[in-house]
Amino acid sequence: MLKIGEFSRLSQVTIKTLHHYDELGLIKPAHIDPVTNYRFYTVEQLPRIHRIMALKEMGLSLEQIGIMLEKELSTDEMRGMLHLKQAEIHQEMREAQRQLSMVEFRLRMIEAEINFPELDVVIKKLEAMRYLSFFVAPHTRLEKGLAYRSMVVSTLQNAIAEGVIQHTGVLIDVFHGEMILPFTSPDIKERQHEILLGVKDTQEAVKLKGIGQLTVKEEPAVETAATVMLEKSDLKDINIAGYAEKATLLRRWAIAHGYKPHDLVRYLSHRGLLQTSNPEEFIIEAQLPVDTGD
Amino acid sequence: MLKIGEFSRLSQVTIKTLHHYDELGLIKPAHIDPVTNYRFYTVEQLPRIHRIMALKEMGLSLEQIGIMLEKELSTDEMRGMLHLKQAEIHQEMREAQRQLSMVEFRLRMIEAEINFPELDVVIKKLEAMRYLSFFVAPHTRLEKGLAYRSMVVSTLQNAIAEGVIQHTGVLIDVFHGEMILPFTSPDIKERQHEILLGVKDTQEAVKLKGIGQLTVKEEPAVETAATVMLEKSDLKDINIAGYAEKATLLRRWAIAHGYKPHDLVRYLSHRGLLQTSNPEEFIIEAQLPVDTGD
DNA sequence: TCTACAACCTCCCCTAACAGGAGAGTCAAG
DNA sequence: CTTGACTCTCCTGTTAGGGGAGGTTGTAGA
Repeated sequence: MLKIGEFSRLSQVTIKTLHHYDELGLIKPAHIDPVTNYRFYTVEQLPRIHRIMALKEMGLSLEQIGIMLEKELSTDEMRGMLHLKQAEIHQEMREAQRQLSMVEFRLRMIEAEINFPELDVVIKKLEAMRYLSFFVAPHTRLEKGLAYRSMVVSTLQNAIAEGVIQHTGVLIDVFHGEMILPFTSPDIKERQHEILLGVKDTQEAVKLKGIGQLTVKEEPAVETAATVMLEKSDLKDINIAGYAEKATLLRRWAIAHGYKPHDLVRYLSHRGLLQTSNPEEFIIEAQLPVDTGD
Repeated sequence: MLKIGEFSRLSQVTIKTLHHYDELGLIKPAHIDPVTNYRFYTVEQLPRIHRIMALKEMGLSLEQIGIMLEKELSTDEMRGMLHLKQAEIHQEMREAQRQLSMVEFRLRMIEAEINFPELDVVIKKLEAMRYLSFFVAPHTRLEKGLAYRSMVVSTLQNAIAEGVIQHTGVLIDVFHGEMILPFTSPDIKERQHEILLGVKDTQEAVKLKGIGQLTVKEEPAVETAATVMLEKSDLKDINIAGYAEKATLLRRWAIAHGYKPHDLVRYLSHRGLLQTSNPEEFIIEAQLPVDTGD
C-alpha cells in the first residue's frame, strides 16, 4: 500500500492530478481509510496510471481515456479512435500553419518598414442581396470618373428622397477584372465598374432621368471573402490609390494564406456618399471573394 | 447608431462575443441607452472589431489584444510580440508532431497485428540514489544466470533481515550495453548485468559472505527516460524473453519519437524478489534513459 | 389599439484539466 | 509533546465564450 505521495513520486503524476482522476473514476485508490480518508494505492495500479499517461500524451481527452480503460474495446474500435485522433491532429497542424502564415505575413510587413499599413484582414461571408445595378461608363481621367460616380449617386439619392426607391442602405462599388486602378488605366474595359444599391423585397425596376433604366437583380451569397476596413489615411486626399493599394494587399494576403482570389473587388460603404458628403467620414470595407484551398 | 444585432451581422461576431468583449473592455458600445441598457455601436467601430478578429485569428489571447489596442505600441514592441507568438506556434506544431508520431506508432503496432502488446511508454525522470552494486557474473545458460541472480538477491535479503543493510526498497537490474538477451548470448561481456539496491544515507559499505564486498555508490539522476511497465504476460513462464522484447520495443519507440537511447536498460522492481517469491506477482518497470533531440 | 414575435437585457451555470490555497486533521521523528 | 511533513475537503481561477432562464423593449400586422 502506497500513500498518495509515494504513488505520485513513482508515477510522476501530481497529487492534484491523482485527486482529479479519482473524482473522474479514471483510477481510484485500491483502498481508502474510512477514518482519515487517506488514499492508498498499490503497485499493481502502476500499469494503469502509465496507460493513462501514455494515452494522454497522444492528446486524447480524459473522457476518451476513460472509455478505453473501462470497456476492453476491440482492435477495430481502437483503430477507429486513433484514426479519428490522427485526423484531429492533422487539423490542428493546419490551423497552426494558418496562424503561422498570418504572423509571418505581418512580420514581413513590419520588416518592409514602408510606413506599414495596418492590414486587418477578416474572412467573412457576404450575404445575398437584391440590388439595383448601374455600370459606370469608363473614364480615362480620375476626376471625371469620380465626378461621374458622384452624379450617379446623387441621382439615386434624389430618387430615394422622392420615395421611388426603397433601399436597404447598402451601397457597393464593384470593380470587375484584375484591374486595380480602373479610373486611370488607358485600356479600361467596358462594364467594369458597377454600383450596387441594395433594395428591399418590394422594390421593382425603376427608370431614372439622366441614367436610364435600372433593373432589380439578385446577388448570390459569397461563402468566403477576405475583407479589410479602409482607414482614414486611405481615404483622405481624395486618394483613390488608397483603395487600390488595399485591393492589391488583400490579393497578396489571400494568396499568401492559400486562398484563390476571384477576379473582382467590392467596396461596401458602411458610411459613404449616401450618408455624408465628407469623404473623411467614410467607412468603407474592401471585400475580395476567394476560393478556399480545399 | 447600430443595435447590437446589426453590428453583429456586419462584423460577423456573435452577440455573445460582443457582450464578452464589452465586459473585458476590448470594444465598448459607442453609446448605451441608460433606460434600456441597449448597446449601440457605430460604423466607426468596425475597424476596431476587425482588428480584434484579425489578431485573434493569429492566435493571440484577448488579453494580449487588449494591450495591443490600448497603448499604441511601437514597431519594436509589436515585432517582439509577434516573434514570441511565432515561437509559440512553432512549439505547438512540434507538440502536434509528437502526438502524431505516437498515434501513428500505435496504429502501426495494431496493423502489424502480432497479438500486439500494449506499449504504454511514459517519459519520466529517474531520481538520483545511493546504492549497493553487485555485478552478476556472466552465464551462457539462462537457468544458471537466473539461479545465480536469485542467490545474490537472497543473500541481500538475509543481510537485510539481519539489519546489516538499511535499504530503501528499490531494487534495479541494469543491463549495460546494447545486448538484449544477456543470459543467452554466447559472447556475453563481463560486468554487464548489475544489481542496484537502493540504500539509506546511513548505509555504508558491507561485506557479505558468498558474494564479497559491496561498496556504496551514487547514481546520478537521469533527466529523461522512456519507461514501460511489464505485464503479467511478459513475466509468466519465467520468460526472460518478455523482458528483452520490451527493451527492444522501448528502443524502437524512443527512436521513432526522436529520442536517442542510451546503451543500457534498467529494470526497476516495484514488487520483485525482495517482496514476493511468486514471479506472477512481480511489478517491474523497464527504464531506458534517452537523450532528447534538442 | 391590441397582440404577437423578434430583439435585447442581466444573471447564472457550463466547458477541460487541473493549480493554488485555505483551514483542518494525521503521521512520524526527536 | 511538539514540530514539520503529509493529507484531506472545499473553493476559486484559468480561456473564450455558449446555452438558457426570466424579464423588458421595439415593431409590425390585424
